[in-house]
Amino acid sequence: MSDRRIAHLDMDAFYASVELLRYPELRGQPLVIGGRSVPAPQRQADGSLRCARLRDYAGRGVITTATYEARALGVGSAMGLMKAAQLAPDALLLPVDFDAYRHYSRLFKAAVREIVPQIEDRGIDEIYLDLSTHEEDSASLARRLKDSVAAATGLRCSIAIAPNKLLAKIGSDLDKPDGLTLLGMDDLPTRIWPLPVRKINGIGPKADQKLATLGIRSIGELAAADEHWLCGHFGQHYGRWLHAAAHGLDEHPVVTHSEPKSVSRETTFARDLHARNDRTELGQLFTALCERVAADLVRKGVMACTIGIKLRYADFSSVTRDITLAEATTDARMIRRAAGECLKRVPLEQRLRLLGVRASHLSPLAEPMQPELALD
DNA sequence: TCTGGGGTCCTAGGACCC
DNA sequence: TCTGGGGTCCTAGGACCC
Repeated sequence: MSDRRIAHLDMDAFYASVELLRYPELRGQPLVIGGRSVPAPQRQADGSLRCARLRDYAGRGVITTATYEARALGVGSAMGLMKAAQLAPDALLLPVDFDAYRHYSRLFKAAVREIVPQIEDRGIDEIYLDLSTHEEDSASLARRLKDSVAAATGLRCSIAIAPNKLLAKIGSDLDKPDGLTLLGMDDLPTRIWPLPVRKINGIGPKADQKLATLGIRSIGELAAADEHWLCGHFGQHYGRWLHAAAHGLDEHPVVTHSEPKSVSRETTFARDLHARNDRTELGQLFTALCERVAADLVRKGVMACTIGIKLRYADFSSVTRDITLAEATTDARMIRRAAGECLKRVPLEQRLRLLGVRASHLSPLAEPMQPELALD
């Protein structure tokens, strides 16, 4: 696997940017997307737009996307809306519209496929590409991809091209928004090592915190750490990976096809519920979740052998239970029965904040009329 | 002022089999 | 009459990502 050229393409402030296509007059203002039951903007008789503000919001929910103007006020993705309202009370607040984002996601991916047919999907707003077999030089290829995405969607993205996925991912974040970054191994000391370790995809809040207590904050400091010492603190597997990542090493291929491993639905209640006092309401929600999981399985053409539940308590601690069935199913009542068995094995004294149902150990849904599959 | 919903991957112990 | 090591499956929890 020598001399690869890998691109990472990431849409800029994706959800918010899609909303700005609809409401161009909001451009330039701090704007966040998120929350539950946020009113959609209303067009007034005089043509002006009436839009909710963060200060008007009460209840649970987090920010899914913030524009760069909003980020400048200290709010960002995954932040609770009530906290965000403290920091930026006047920021505009729009509800999430997944259908619209999925539409633009398909558009930008189709535009990219016209140039590079094989893409690895990394969710709704980012992809990896393997450009190794392309003749064109990296700068003009990246330029062409960006122009093509902009022409198809009216949206901007950031692209990096690097020797592997790890560096491409870090790179696409270096010059956001509207970035075009080319990285080689010789850029490591100057462009990568000064960055905080958190910029490495796979180092999250916990590892970041632990590294900090060990005196390691930058990727360069991580690169300078002894591999065996890292393994001592983080285990063989993660220790070795940390060491390699800090040296910009990553051999993961771009994967253009994968089968789903699990299907799940969960919901956080508007208020915490009690298993006994709110039994009816919980039972209905539980059944509805099972029905949605069943429908998702059929839609994806798979059946599940293992059914599980997830509970989050009022104190935010959570538990999971699962059970493996004698045979795979897509049936909502079977799922509900199995999930009900799981529920019996869980403590229910504390109030509940979230309930989820999960199906895993998936296998292709057998086509009923295929004789060769029906044998034996 | 508490922190969404959809996923993947890893770890670790115990059961069970050879 | 007490004892091994490997492999796989099941279950629970947790880190991490978008």
